[in-house]
Amino acid sequence: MNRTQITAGRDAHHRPKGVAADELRRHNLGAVVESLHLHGPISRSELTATTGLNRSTIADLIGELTDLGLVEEGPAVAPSGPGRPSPIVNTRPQGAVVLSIELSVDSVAVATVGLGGHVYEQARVPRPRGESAAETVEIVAGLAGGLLDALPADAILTGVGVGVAGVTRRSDGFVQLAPNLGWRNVALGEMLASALRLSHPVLVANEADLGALAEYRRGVGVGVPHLIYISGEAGIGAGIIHDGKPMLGAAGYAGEAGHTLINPSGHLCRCGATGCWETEAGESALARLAGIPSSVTGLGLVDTILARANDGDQTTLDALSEIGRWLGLGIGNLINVFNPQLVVLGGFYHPLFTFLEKAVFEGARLGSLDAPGDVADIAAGGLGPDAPLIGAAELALSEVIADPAGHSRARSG
Amino acid sequence: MNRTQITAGRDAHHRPKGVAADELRRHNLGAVVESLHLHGPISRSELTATTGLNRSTIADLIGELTDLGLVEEGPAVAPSGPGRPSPIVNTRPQGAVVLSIELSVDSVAVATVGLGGHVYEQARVPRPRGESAAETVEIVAGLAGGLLDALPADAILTGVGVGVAGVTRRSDGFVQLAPNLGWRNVALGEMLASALRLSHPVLVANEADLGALAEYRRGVGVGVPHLIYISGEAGIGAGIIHDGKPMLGAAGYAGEAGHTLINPSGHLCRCGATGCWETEAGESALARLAGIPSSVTGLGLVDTILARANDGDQTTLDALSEIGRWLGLGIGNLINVFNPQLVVLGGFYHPLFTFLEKAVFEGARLGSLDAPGDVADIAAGGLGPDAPLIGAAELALSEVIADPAGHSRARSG
DNA sequence: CGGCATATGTTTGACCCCGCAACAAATTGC
DNA sequence: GCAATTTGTTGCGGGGTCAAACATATGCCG
Repeated sequence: MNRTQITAGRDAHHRPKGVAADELRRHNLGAVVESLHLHGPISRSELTATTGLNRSTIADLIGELTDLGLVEEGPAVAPSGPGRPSPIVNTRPQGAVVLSIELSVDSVAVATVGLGGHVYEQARVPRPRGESAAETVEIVAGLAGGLLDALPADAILTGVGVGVAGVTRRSDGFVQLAPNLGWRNVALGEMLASALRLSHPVLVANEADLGALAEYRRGVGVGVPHLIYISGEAGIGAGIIHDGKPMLGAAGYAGEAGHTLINPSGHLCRCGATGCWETEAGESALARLAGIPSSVTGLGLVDTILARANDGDQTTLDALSEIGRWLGLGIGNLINVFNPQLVVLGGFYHPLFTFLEKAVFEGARLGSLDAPGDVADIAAGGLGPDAPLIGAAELALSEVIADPAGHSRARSG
Repeated sequence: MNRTQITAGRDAHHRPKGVAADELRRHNLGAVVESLHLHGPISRSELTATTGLNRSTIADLIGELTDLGLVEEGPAVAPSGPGRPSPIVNTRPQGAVVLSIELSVDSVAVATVGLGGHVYEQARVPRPRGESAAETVEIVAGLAGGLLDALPADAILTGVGVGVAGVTRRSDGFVQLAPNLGWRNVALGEMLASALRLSHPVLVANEADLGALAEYRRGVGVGVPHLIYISGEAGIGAGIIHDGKPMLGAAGYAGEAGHTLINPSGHLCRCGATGCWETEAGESALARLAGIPSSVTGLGLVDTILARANDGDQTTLDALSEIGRWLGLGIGNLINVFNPQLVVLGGFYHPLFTFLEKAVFEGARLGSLDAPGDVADIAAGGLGPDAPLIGAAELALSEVIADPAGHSRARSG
């Protein structure tokens, strides 16, 4: 708690901003790009219907976007009835390509992704726990170089997005604390920018937040504007999409659910408290209950558990049921306070979902009120372990969507 | 949990909307009104600076708003240096007056509030626990009639806002469940509309959500875009302001924090679960720990506790310390997941704040991570018991701010 | 006290963006 | 092959904001 800082952070003199005409254009260009990026190709006439804009306006917008190289028109497709066919509009992936990077506890991954979500190439390599930031950055830069060289000649790189398993400051990509990576106060954005030798700004965000974004835009959460993504790795993190937008909180820490108190008579957490959610439902709880030494972590742990569970080992199944129950109880709490439509399980909960499912649902039912509970579903992620990687790409592509023309101008300048 | 409904609620075909020119004008009119409503009078030249709009545009906007009767210009005030003085612009309260109503567990209140937050008059009467919705509505309608008659002749009523201690559906003002009022499935919006004989739509919202809105706009949270309001009455509810906007969740249930699990080895809750936050930190916990019979509730309980605490009664002080600790632990959880700048205590925590303060801070410190904890402060509400009442007025006035011209057109039509 | 510098309200014209209407084009169905 | 239908295209008009020139009100200074 800080009893003085709040006064400084308070911007009592903030007053609402006005909006000029160019903002209008920017918004409408963005609306067209966003529509194509998220929901795929669509005819011009359908575009007029969904945006509510006039035929002539749509024609003008598409003309500008075509000049910018962001969209292209395919052959006209005949509708079911009579009438002049309307050409299909789609994104032009190479018109805006981003480099996305994921720095997880046990692996690092890199991908090149074009507008519309087209993944050109991706690569993932294991990462030893304890590797320093400088080492990790070097490995990532090497991978990234290969992927960038493999891009088509006409591809235009527009940004870099990074997901990292830690607490980050979005403004400059500074990682304040990544306990599971063993990092603290790392200027990750700067380090990556210089290692990659790219002039583009590097957008750094929390892994769980990006997982949420990815599942919302490309995974099981498409069309579900209120969802929570649970990222289970060494700890537990949550990413929240509220009303279609990432919910970050005052300083970007929103969703740090791993250390919420859920069982005061539970186990000691390495954060110093007792009975945090992740001591009852996290990786360490699973190892403890399954009788597996704590030296076995990450993928090794998951593989062991999966093998034993598939063999029908009762101790393992009981352990899964127990952490599933605690996972569900904590999810119930999140359902009460966030009222989501969907809770998506990622990280190591994803491969284990079939074994956790029943207990998770029971726990969530117990732990949530009827009203919000009736609205909420729980599901395994649709993107598997790549969710944060896809999310990092979406983060970087969001810049293009927010200002298609401005972004292209900046690039050519 | 609902495994099928989610598919129906999913609007996979939602595509972004375009924006036409009239939307621009509406936004800019609203920006001017909002600025004046929230931050008070300001000169025209300062308005050009804060909105970023051109001098001539501001002149035009103010001209239209003056014609609408929503703002008025005062005498020009000389700046510090040379130059032509700029006239001060302010809201014209009687140009848009709303009726606000609060239906709490132990009292009901009514107020008439004009644009800019000017409270013309307000009244509050006790409400016996168990009173039916029809009875409460009748009493409220009587109070409201008196206040409306007392308004100045040129006052123009533009809306009605209602805060109720229960789960409500905003679209039509339907109260699904208000356990502490003893109501279930009450068409409160319709009942009030017909009892008041007003043609205006009646906006119904949750009490805690309105408390949050009020403290953000007029209380201790002015200028703090990330805050949580804790409403302690018979139960515990939370209202969340995120990035300056109310956070409601998928169905308006967000902030139902009273029944989050915090102590599995705690007490049985009337919701059926064990160890909910409100069984450890709510009114019933206070009575139980202080050794006061559960028949003493609401204001009676608070008065008794306050009297004994002021006398230095150790049992009472220990009870306050204990529920303060649990309150703080729960607040710590909310700090972790929402990352607010400020947590505002309302309801019965407000009068008891000085006795709870120390334990609440300790609990919150223990229950939250360093990073989000460092950003967050905890404070007693600045509006006392009237917060939800003020919030209901702000809710209704928000309609005028969102579309100043449209609202006036509708009224004269 | 009067002129000058300064800041701001006012007026006019231009530009940008979108909608509308008329026309042209492309397809279906008879 | 012609009518009906739907949609792209073009030109015009209106709403909204901005920029510039002008008018006005004040402080400052000799």
